[in-house]
Amino acid sequence: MRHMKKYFTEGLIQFTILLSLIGVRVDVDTYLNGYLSPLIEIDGGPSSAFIQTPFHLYRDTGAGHQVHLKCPELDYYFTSRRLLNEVRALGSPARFPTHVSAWLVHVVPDDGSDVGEPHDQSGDSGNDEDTLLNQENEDDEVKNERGQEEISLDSVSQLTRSSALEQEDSSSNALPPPISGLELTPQWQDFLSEFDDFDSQRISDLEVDLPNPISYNVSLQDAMVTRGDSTSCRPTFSRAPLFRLESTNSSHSDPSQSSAGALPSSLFSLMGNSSLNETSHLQVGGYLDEAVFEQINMMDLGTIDPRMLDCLQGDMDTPWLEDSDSGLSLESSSRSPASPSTSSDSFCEDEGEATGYSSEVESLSSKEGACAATYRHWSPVNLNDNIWHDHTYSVPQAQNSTSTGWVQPIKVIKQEVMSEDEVEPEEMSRDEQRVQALGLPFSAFQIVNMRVDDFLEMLDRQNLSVSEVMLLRDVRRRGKNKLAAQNCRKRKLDAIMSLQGEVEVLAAQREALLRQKSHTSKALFSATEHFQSLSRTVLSHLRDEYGQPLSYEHYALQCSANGRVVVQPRTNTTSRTMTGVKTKRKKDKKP
DNA sequence: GAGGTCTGTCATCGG
DNA sequence: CACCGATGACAGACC
Repeated sequence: MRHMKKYFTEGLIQFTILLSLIGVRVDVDTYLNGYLSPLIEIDGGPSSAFIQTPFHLYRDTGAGHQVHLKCPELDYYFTSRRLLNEVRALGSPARFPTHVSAWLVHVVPDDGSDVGEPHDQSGDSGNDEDTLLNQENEDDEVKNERGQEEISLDSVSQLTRSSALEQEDSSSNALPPPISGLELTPQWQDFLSEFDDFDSQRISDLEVDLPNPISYNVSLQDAMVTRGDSTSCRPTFSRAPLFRLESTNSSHSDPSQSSAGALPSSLFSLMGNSSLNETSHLQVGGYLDEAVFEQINMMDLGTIDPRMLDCLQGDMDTPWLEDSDSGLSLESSSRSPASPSTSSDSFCEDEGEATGYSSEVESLSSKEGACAATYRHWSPVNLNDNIWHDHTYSVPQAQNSTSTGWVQPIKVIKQEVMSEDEVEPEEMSRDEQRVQALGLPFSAFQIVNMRVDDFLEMLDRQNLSVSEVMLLRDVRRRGKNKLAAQNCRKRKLDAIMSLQGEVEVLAAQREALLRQKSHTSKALFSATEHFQSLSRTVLSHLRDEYGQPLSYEHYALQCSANGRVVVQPRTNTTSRTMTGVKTKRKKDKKP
């Protein structure tokens, strides 16, 4: 009986899941009376995330965390955490197998037992076969004891009444066996096997939609090493601890050494294009990759290189997951991991400003010698630091350069800036012309980018009039605002590109879900037809008290929570039929 | 010449 | 309070 209960309960669960997939709300929780309470999550619960996942709702929640709008790294992180939790939630054996199961099936069983694939439907089918055999044996025993194959309507009604009682008290074993197993076991097995086939089809179908599923059995270490060159840049970070170290300590590092050392050639492309690659981060597979690998790392520390673990942990702790105070949250967090408050020698971070114009920064460096005679206290630029701490988007050359050639574009810029002094006055900016008209030994760019203390000191030393001071302040303000506008526009474009990528990913997911829904509907229709056919066959073998076969229009087979299959009158004719039966019985008893 | 894009600038807000 | 960054809005240049 226990096997039958398990057998029909699983069939009922799968049938209920099929109904839920096409939108039919089936409250099996009350029907099962707590037998498998997690099923209540099928409708709107965590396990429904892969049926119809409202990703836009998770965007700002991130497992309860408020994600800063301008910090896609946080969004990325919390989404990874959320998906990881969903993967964890799939550990319940009663859950419907989703495509995430494909990420977990590479667990190698120890001794060939059924430990390896708890969600695999093939394993369940094997159990179902055993259950079916046991069920057959029990039914044969029943048949031998009774010596008859037909069950009278009285026994049917008795089963009908007793089934309700058995739902409340499943321990009661005094009831006769159900009537379902009468020479129909192969058919029922075939019928229920359709669900198994359907499940396997769904899994295979969903695996196709996975961006980068791990369909092969690999070790975690191999998986981490081999997938780092894909779309996501952060695993690449974790693979290069030296790079991360350089990035973290960039405020005090010697860029010349870094350029001459083993700096990865992808440094600038990674740092500069981090937001541009956000579309790739939006891939669900990317989320799952990092989240799953992170979690598996935490579970299996002994088999992983400790350095890799340090890198992984460091990625989770590095400041790029935290929004910076500068407000340049979209890019500054990844470009300048060092805290601005701790780096006073950096040009871009001297004043906590997100200044740009690396080309002009280089020009300052080149002009520094000429200006030092008149303004020695001002050491405006450390070129290398500027490269490392550039908060702006205005260094595309550096971003695309290699480790050996990243200085080359700067030389070109330097040449361009060097020729800036030789350009015609009409080609200079208005502010530049005004500054030159004052006869000051500074360019407008120098005025814009010098430290505020130096700027105020310069205003005091130059014995300028009020109008000239106002002019220089305006020049400085306009220059800084120009840089801010450039950053703002670049940031806006990156956000638009990121959203476009997100739209593409969501559209692909929608198409996959539509295909899944269509496939599910077809399978459900087929299963329903088969179920009806089997029901007709079963009912045709049953006889009422008058020896007439049960009509399919008036009776139906129902699976109870304890695994019994009972014959019940249909709802619309229940009262009439039952009252009719009772009346007949009373009339029969009277004489 | 109209429309779109890019860029600089101003005003404003919040840190 | 001064300064600064971010950003919307506007205008001019350019294609």
